[in-house]
Amino acid sequence: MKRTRPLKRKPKRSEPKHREPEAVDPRSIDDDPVVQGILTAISQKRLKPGAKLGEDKLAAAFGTTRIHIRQALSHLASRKVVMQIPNRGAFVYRPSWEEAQDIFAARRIIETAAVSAAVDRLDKAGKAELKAHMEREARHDRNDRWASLSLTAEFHILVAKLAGNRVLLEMSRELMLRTSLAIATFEQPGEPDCSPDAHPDIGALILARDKAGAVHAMRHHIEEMEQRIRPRDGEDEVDELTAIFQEIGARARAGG
Amino acid sequence: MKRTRPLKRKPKRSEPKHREPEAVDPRSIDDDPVVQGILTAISQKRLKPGAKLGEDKLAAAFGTTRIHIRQALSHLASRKVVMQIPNRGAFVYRPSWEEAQDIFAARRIIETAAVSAAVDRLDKAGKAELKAHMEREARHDRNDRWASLSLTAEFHILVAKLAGNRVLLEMSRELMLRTSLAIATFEQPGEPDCSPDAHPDIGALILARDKAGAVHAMRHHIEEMEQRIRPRDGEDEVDELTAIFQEIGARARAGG
DNA sequence: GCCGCAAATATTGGCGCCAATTTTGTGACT
DNA sequence: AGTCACAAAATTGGCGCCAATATTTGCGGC
Repeated sequence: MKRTRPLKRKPKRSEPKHREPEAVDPRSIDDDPVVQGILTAISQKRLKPGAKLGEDKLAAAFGTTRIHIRQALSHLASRKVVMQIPNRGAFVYRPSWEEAQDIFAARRIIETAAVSAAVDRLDKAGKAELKAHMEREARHDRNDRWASLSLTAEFHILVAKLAGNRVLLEMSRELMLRTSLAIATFEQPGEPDCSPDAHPDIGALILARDKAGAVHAMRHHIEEMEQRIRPRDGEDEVDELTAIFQEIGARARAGG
Repeated sequence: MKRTRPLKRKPKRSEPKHREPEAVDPRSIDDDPVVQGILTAISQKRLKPGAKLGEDKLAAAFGTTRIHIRQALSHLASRKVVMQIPNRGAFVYRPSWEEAQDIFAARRIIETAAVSAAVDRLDKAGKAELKAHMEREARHDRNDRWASLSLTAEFHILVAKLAGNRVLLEMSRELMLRTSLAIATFEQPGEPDCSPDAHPDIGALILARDKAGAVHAMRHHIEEMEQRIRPRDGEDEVDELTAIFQEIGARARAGG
């Protein structure tokens, strides 16, 4: 790479004409099974915020090598889904209380705009998709917690899809995930992420092309979600085991 | 990690109590000099969409090893600033025409919301920051193209900052960069990214707490930007060098 | 002289190994 | 008994090497 000779009439390579990268396999790292696995595990709340994601463990679990794991974790860290700390490892991202509020505020902005656009450009195919989803959500098994979580997330994604803006769709996906983390971090135990009745209402309003109504319903729905979380004061530093053992101790004292 | 033995009274390690990763150096990969270098090179349009980012070249240029380059490129690929193609390498991302339009639409949504929030929560410090930036932008050297580009980008970032939502700020940063790429891909040569007079107007309206006016001005400003780009039909496949040499040939014919 | 095929070259991808750092466990000392 | 210091183990970080793939160059045939 060093240009020792100042001039050379015939350079070995005449201005390397790198071909433009059109028409090539656009497969992204998002399709990586490790990324997908961690993502669904998080959105289904099988991985809690703060959980350690050891490279060797994951490599063994996914039956692959540490390099793929590193790539996947780096990608997820770029998307703020995991947090990487030098020489310490990767952890499921745990948003701060302020960040959680910012996430909900961003969703309010983006998803109301998405609903509005979805109503504007709703067509035959869109109506069909929406109806199909609403039916699936109506008759799903409410006892299957993991399926429920997946379905409720899919509704919001579907609305973003109907808006017809891929950039907005990516942002919605990212915000959905970060919402999962925010809720998992600050939720009161036992409550669902979405109130179960809100989605049919919003869907019906979209199908009726009631733009103002649908936007209002979506905003209300998100505000309702936001009101379900509460800041945990001070307790942040206490690690999970302490809380567990405190509870066990209290139960033991009460029971005997 | 295989649990061959069903029960073990004293496991070698008693439930590894990994400490929660609080209070640790939150330095991100965004601070990496390679990432920053490529980012500023792109936002200053010294790197054009489609440009090849060879790992060895970059490693030599930045005086580091290939591993750091790979990490930086992976991160930038996660943020859709570069495009990585297996076994081909990394290229500066070139958005499609549809994606470019989606980016502007997303900016319309997010930045109007940001302006609105900025007006709402404008305080003494915010006013000072805004005034300071407007002065800098007013008396900057208009012939220094690179400084101009940096300053105009900073205005939009500042507005997002004043909105007080970090998530929205990140999104704005990302959209700014992708706008640079969209404009660089589809611009008519020679035109600036932002119309030079729009920023003082918007800034003044924010300072006057005229929310509706500021929002309208920002929306208009972004729409104006959007109208400066045009789809290029067919020409996409033509090699850059071909275009350059065609121009040189035409100039030679005209000159002699 | 031009096109197609094949060797050569350059570039990226991946694995193993070892260094650096952190975390855990043990023991001595106050 | 508690705390500090030190050593051992585990985990992440990084470098060099080699394989896999793409691109360029060179050659021969048409």
